[in-house]
Amino acid sequence: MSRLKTRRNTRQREAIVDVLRHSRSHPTASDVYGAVKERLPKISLGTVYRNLDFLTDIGRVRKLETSGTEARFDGNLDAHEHVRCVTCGKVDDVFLPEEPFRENDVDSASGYRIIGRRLEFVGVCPSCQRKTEVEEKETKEQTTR
Amino acid sequence: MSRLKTRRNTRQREAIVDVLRHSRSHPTASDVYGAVKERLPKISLGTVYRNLDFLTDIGRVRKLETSGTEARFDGNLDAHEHVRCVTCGKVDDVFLPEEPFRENDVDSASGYRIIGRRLEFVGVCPSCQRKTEVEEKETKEQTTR
DNA sequence: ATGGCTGCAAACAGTTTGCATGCCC
DNA sequence: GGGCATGCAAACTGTTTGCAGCCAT
Repeated sequence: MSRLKTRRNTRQREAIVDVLRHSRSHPTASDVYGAVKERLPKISLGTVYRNLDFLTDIGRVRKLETSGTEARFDGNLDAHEHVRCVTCGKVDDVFLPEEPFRENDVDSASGYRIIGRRLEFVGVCPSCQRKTEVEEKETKEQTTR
Repeated sequence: MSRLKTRRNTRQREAIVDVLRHSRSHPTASDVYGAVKERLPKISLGTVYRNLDFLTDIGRVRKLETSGTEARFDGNLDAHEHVRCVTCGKVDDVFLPEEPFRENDVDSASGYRIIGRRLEFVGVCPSCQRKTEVEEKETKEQTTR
């Protein structure tokens, strides 16, 4: 008979879960690595990746495969969406008033068995908006000068 | 005075646009490379990347990206969504009956200036469903044996 | 004590980039 | 002819993996 793999609670794994749970910033794997390293200086990046994978598999964290290059992780499992700043890459939470659509709205002609969806908004965060304004002002001043 | 860069119509660029326009399969950069290479055997992968970038910038093609996977490109600009097979990576078109939500549904508390959204469904394509069924059947037979 | 997990480092895949040359406008 | 675009190859980034030793159960 096949037996489930027994999973262990290593200090590394616990530390990673802890970092994720107390973070609001949707850290990347290397952000997590940096944070955990303060507690466990010998931890390796490989271990971080392996655990983030594992935790995603068992549904303990959400992996946000955003449009950027690096994947980001979220310890908050409550239903919510994300906005990503095109300029600086920052990711924030977004709460929609209601579920925008159901998965079975997806035209069944495709024949796919739908198991989920990825939704992400793209925009410019407040701080990058300010920077752009300043730059535009400067450019204008130069042309009029 | 700043002048717009004059853009050129090189044979490479035209060939790439052409491949994208006649493809229904949402090719990856290296798919495009392979296809264009039949016409222009000396084209380099770097050129393909540079042009796909450029074409995305000017809005001539859509780039479908998910972190961790290869980006795919779509020459069809009509409003539609995509399903991606978790098993084989294939991407197909999905046509929703109506626009699922408006961008200003996004809670304005975030302060972001929203400029777009990315939506992608995730599932198992028909051919991978069949493969899974076969595997499960085999496993079952083994246990009962 | 057993075998899942770790640290380390090397390997990988996809993509980007520097440079000399080519060719479109 | 000027300068954007190309071909080539090397470099980079994020992620994965093989292996020997470690440690939670």
